[in-house]
Amino acid sequence: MAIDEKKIAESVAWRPGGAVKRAEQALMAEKSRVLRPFGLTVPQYAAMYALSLAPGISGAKLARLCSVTPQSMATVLKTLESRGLVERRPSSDHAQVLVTRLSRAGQALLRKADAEAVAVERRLVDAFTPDEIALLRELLERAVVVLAGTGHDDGADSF
Amino acid sequence: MAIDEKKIAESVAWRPGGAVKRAEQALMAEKSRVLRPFGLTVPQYAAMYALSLAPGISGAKLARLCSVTPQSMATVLKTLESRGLVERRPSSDHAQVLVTRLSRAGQALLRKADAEAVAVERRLVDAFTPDEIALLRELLERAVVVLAGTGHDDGADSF
DNA sequence: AGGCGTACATCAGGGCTTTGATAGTTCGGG
DNA sequence: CCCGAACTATCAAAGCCCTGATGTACGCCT
Repeated sequence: MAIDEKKIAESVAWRPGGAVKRAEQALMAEKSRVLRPFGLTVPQYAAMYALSLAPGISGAKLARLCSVTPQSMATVLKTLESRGLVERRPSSDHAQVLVTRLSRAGQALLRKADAEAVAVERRLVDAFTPDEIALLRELLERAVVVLAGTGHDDGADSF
Repeated sequence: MAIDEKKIAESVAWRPGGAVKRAEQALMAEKSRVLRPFGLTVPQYAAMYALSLAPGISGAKLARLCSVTPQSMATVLKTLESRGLVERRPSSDHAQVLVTRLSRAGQALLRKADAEAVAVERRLVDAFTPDEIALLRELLERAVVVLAGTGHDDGADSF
């Protein structure tokens, strides 16, 4: 067997998209690993982290900060709320929005989990020179612009 | 309102992980968009593409090629099979493995879908110089090594 | 004041992904 | 010869994520 497995693997992997995918996967895997002891998933951690920076934000805004849809954020928040890590209550001035904040337990858990999560990013950053990190970020941002700017014509960049 | 929204957004986005995540997301979103008319999701397309390069491969190997778990690949293949795009039959020499190949309809659909998918990657590649692409790939691969090489000690690299 | 556009939350449905566990197959060493 | 290691497929349970569609609340503009 093994038709040409090596060759095939290369054919599949050569696309830039594959490299991005694998990097994202590796990142998620590693973060999941360090977050698991706290019973948190990566999206849950991300939501709590954003929430620590912007207490009382609406679910929709939180979703935008975390780059997910409001629906995804809703499910994440629902589980977090069921565990008592966040609290949601109707806003006083906007009957429609639910004000969300970390509970005390949530803050305490986040503090510990954040240390681990930051350590992962740090391991990553430390493996490169500052120039390389800046370059990587710049290239990725450019890729986002190219990809997002095609097709539905958001404009915003041209001119 | 808008506590410091700008600032917050930056705080969330500064981490290298965020850049990778957004790039991957933009890529997925754009690929999904061009694949939608064919009724294919990105994982489905990826599986069919790999299958076109390695006809009759086992589900487990296919999963490895696509960088997903065998379970994920199983669900993908199940839907593809239910649509008659792939065919699975027990192997003659390995009673356990299911030999999977594209059906004629699958081949035809892949040919059309692939053109669109390749065009997306091409738009991406064309936005950079060859040097930049190579650099991006190199940096990402290095990130994968750093992240994957920590914690569970696969070894394999350190002499 | 009434209407329209914007924003928020949520329901419904389809898919992907992961961890954990079960079970049959193949092959090689003891 | 039998057993264990490696591989394959699959079930089950939890979550996440997306598209599409509803219903409601706010604010501005006419």
